[in-house]
Amino acid sequence: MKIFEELQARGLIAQVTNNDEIRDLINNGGAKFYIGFDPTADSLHVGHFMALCLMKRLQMAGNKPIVLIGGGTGHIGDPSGRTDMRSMMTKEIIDHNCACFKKQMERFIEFGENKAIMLNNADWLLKLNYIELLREVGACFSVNNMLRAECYKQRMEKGLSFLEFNYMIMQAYDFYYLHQNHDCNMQFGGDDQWSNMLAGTELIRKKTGDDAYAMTITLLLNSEGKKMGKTAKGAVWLDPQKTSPFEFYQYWRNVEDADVMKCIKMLTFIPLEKIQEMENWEDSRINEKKEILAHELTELVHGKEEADKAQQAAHALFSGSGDSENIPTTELTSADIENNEISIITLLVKSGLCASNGEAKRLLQQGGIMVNDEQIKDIGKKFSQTDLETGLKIRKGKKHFHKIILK
RNA sequence: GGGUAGGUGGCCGAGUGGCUAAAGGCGACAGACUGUAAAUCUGUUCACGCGAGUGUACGGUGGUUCGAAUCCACCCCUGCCCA
Repeated sequence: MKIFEELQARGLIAQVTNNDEIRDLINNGGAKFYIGFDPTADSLHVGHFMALCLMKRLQMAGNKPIVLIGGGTGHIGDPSGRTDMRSMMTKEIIDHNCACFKKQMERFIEFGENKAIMLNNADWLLKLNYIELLREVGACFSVNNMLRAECYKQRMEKGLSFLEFNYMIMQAYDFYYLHQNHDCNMQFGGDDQWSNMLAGTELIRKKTGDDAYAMTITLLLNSEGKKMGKTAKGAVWLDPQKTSPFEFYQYWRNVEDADVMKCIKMLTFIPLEKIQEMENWEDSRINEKKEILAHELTELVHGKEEADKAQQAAHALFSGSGDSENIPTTELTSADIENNEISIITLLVKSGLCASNGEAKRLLQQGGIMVNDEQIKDIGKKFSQTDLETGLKIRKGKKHFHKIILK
């Protein structure tokens, strides 16, 4: 099975401009393609991860990837599919985020001669001259058509600034620039990028008469139609400082039944034959699928060692076997202890399990807190220094565990 | 520039002088049931305090009032219509 067919089988392809041409191009390793990443935060998230995996798959099939960091487009902010305006970032933040992206990406993609290259559109966008640009590319765009673009639909009700309206033109210009200077003939991106990507292929056609292609990746939605990779607290990050490997593992271990197979197909590198086989696993084996999913992804992002640790910790906590050494831990020092004791409420807040004393009290009163497998309902409960030295295992609800040790 | 409708807790949205820490919904958290799933039911959901209570909060700054999310002035922001 060739790469295009594999991507299709995994459900990764959402839309393509020219099905047959793209298939031939990537199956024969003839594509020099780019994916853009705007530095909207100081870490990559699951959406980026999917794009990077796609890059890797295509690279393995002999195609040449260009990673484009949006140091320039980050100054504008992509309004596609959003209901609200992005807050503007300062140049310093953008630069910082770009540096963070770069570091993380090097784990996934091989850069170097005849391998992938990384570019930053700040290098050409920031020095554009307004009038020149208007004459050179502005003339190629029809405002009438732009206003009809799907990606602006929600914004037509809530308002769209001229700044953001120009995002599409900048992205189109990137594609054109890469086509002219780096022989780039294809662009990939999330499905929400479709309008922007089409703008690029059209600009290239108008300016040069050349054909360029675009393909979008299916957005990873759960069975309720919501974007996956998001929690109430925000995105699931790839940076272990922001989302620990254990939390990362748990996120995927807890996906809904209805979504497991989709995630396995779209996110892992497990061969399709094996996936086919897993389709038939039912009942208790559904949990086995979830473990495989969680372990695979944690391994891809954080390495095998971290994935094993996360899995062991999960086993220790949920099935009572295995090593509990690797669960999230807070270290306290003697400075945190007063009169040789510390209250349960302080512990809950210090460990980050609760945001405030009030929340800690509520949880205790509702019976949601266990310490060393014993339910605590007394909000005045205190632990002695000796308790701490032995180590405390706090459990909040069913799924949140935390260890406290004294340093 | 003119007209007009708005800006309320994580989000949506009610509230038009004291009974309002602010209805209702969503989300989130906990409990029950389960498979670390879904669905369902119950409770909770600004901070501090064991509590009575205190503090902070309805775009911003001032003002009126014993008392303001609610009235007044100015300012900022957004939608729509006209130019």
